[in-house]
Amino acid sequence: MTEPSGRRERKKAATRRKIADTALRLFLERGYDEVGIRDIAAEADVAVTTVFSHFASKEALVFEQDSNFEENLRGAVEGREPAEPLIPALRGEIQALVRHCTADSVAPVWRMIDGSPALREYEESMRLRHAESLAAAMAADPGLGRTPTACRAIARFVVDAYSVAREAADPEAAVDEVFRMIEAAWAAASPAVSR
Amino acid sequence: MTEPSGRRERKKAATRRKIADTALRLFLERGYDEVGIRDIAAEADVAVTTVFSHFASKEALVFEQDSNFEENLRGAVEGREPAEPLIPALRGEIQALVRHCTADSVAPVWRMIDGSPALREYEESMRLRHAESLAAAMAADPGLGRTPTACRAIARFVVDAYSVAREAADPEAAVDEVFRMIEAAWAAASPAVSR
DNA sequence: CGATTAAAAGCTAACTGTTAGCTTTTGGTA
DNA sequence: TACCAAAAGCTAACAGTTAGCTTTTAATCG
Repeated sequence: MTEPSGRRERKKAATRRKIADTALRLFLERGYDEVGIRDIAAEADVAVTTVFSHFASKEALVFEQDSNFEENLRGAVEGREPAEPLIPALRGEIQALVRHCTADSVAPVWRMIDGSPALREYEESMRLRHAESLAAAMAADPGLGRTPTACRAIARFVVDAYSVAREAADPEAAVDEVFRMIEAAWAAASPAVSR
Repeated sequence: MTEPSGRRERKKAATRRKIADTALRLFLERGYDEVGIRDIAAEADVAVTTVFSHFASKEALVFEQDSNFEENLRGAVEGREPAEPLIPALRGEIQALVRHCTADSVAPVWRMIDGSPALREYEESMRLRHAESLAAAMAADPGLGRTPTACRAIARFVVDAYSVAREAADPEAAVDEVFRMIEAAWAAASPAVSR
């Protein structure tokens, strides 16, 4: 009931990392579709059920290392200076996330994701959950003065910016371009503008 | 090699409809997750492989009757009067689609969809394909004068409007609200505004 | 220390959507 | 009539995922 001294948690984390690392290595070596869960379990020397006790699905293994999108976006809303405007804060965060996922060091992973319909679909569905979480954070800030519907819309637009930018020739320029549009949409959602 | 007299096509269509009808009935009776493909095949008196030769997946059985979202949106872009502005045309189309799916006659189906994570995920992923198709139609219209990135962003925003409206208390009002934002975003994407 | 507890990992066996490979039926055509 | 190709069927399997139960092991307590 008291504080665990940590060995258990360390071992658990080690198992988790071993599984994720093994999976990613195999995926990159042979291709996502060519590697089965049973292959991963065997190579990581764990049982299949252990894989699923750490990861909810095969796809989740790939996005394990994904810097946490959701928390960063929430943080950009909740942790900003009193007078700091919302949209530029979100733009900065999306810009950082786009830069992070276009870095050379993770390029092979993203090439793999782009090459697999299952992974693309999983990612979009994940981003949608992130958008809902972002919308909730925005709706919880009374200083913004927008309707819940407007918050949900803008939250989706922000996630769209990420997706559109990722497949654009110049991702960072695309983020700026889409955010000029989002800025205008946000202004139009102001109560003062609605009549 | 010449014109088939039609019996074959009629029989094929009949099989398809029988499968879709049986599936929908079972889903509504017992719940989506409680009905397996093997159940549907048995009840429709066809082989499992026949089900999959007509429908790509279990989820696709549910969206069979969905009025074709994709074509309607493309049509709103391609088939409008020379001087008719784009965004209001799209708003009208989305308005019609939202009205259609909130009608009482299809309410149980949408309640089922909303109750199943698998179906919600499938729908969003389907809408995303629709958005890509819409973006292509927009990008193909030289009169619009917007970048491909802006077209992709607006296409996603339009599909977002549909999704946000569907879960709003007053769906039709939500469509109008989100489209005021989209109108502003579209204006901000005009080359004249970019500097 | 030794006994105990609960988390973590393991094993087996299944279930479910989906597909491959091959055979049979059947509508349309020469 | 004979033939072709589309449609449907059958069997068996594969892959992701889960349920149920047992074994191991880190942490706690008498």
